[in-house]
Amino acid sequence: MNPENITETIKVACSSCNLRELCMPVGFNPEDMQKLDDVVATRRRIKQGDSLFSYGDSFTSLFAIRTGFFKTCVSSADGREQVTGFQMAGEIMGLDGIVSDYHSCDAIALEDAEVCVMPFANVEELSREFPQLQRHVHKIMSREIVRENGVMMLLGNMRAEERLAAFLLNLVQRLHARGFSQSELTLRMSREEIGSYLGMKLETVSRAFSKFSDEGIIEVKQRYVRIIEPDALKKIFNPQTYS
Amino acid sequence: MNPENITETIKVACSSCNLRELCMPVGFNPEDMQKLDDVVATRRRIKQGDSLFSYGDSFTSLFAIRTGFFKTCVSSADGREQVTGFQMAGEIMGLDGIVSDYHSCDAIALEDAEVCVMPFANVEELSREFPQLQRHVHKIMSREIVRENGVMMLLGNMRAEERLAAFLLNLVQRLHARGFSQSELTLRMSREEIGSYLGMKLETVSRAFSKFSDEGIIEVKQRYVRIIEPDALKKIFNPQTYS
DNA sequence: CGCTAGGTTGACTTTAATCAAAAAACGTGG
DNA sequence: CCACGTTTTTTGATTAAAGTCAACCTAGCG
Repeated sequence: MNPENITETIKVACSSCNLRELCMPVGFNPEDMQKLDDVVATRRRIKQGDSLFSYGDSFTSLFAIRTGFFKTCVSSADGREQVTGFQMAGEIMGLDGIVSDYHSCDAIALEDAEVCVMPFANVEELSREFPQLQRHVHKIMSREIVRENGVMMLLGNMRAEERLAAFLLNLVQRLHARGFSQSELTLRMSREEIGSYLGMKLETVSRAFSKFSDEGIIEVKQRYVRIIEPDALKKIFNPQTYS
Repeated sequence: MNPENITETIKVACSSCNLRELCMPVGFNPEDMQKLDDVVATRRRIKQGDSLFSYGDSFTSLFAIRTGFFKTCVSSADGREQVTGFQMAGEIMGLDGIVSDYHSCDAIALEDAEVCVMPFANVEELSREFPQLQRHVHKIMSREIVRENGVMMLLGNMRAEERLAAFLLNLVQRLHARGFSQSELTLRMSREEIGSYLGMKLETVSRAFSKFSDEGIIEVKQRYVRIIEPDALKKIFNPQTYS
């Protein structure tokens, strides 16, 4: 681990966090909320390019993103890398580590980030006390399973342009849920990382961007993207519904 | 639901089930084991070709396979189907339904099957009482996430023959863990279903089988497969480690 | 101001998809 | 048990999509 990743011992209160509705269950009464704060032990800052955890690290905690943007990726023995997801504020990382007590992927910050460290023992203990939290944890894991099912559909059945359209729509939708624009975004990842996630080469990603741009569907300038015709993107992603 | 799928009200005891080590936590004392039996409400038989649950069905229960073989698959709006997994005895299905209370995929029996129906409310209630069961449920979900990460690597980074080699090795390994042969297996799914899972067309699957057969790595006769050179398969799947 | 990493574009190659036909296996009913 | 139609699988020929290789451009940074 990078020595600059100092684990702060400052206590953070979920009860006063504006991301609570994204990473914590809602509808708790004030006194229970107090106890729920115990699930988060510390915060931790991660610099751009540094890893939050790596393949083989022992698993102790889940991480909720407060600020910043991450990628998770797995590597094959011969060095091929597959990005398995991009995570933003309010999303939970580290679920991969539960099954074997070791992490099976790397989580790398794509910009300076801060995460809430939630020791999994705390999560489990409080889950037994609060059915609402228990249900929430189950939903988070189930959501990840369903998300990955969608990625399998993308990788197994879609062509390059459909994948990129789906990717952009998904990103902008998640950003919009966090109060950002519905039509503009700044990509935090390179063409190569997008390509890895979508199962295509960086040149193919670039060509698809250019094609969309030529067709007036989006405006692209490096990592800035503006979606001009969201319906056209949706049609590319899902031809049948929009034909 | 098919009316022939009669839900039996016969009580099944996990404590006496020979699949217990596959789908239930180990190390319980006899009196707790008794309570653990309560997690399974009923058994249900599913005929080959029938679905255990379908996209849109409301989620109430997880299912543990006692006998038989399933595929799970998702469909896009324009009718493209992606097989997201193949499940065999001792494996758990239905986790996709937790997040939204509705199933987001179909589970279809590829041979006559019998499953244990575990109402999720029971699972959650007993999980709060038994940390060991709680941990077990978390591990099952985490394992599914990690498995899907591996499939993403397969679909995103591997070529057709690598995918098929990985698929065969995975299948035979799981069968072997259940007491079957390390080298022989009978496929329960068609070439088309294998292709859907691996993101390739049925013709490509067939050609890859033929190629392995020509090279003397496997013997194929329709759905019967014998692995003659497991190391050659492993080398195809993972060139670096074996070069 | 030049260096470097990331991004774009073009020419060509490779891989797998598509289209098509035939063979093999399977199920059903006579 | 056999003949029939159906489904599944195999194989070949051709096409389409994306990968590879290479050159060049652009932006950001020391």
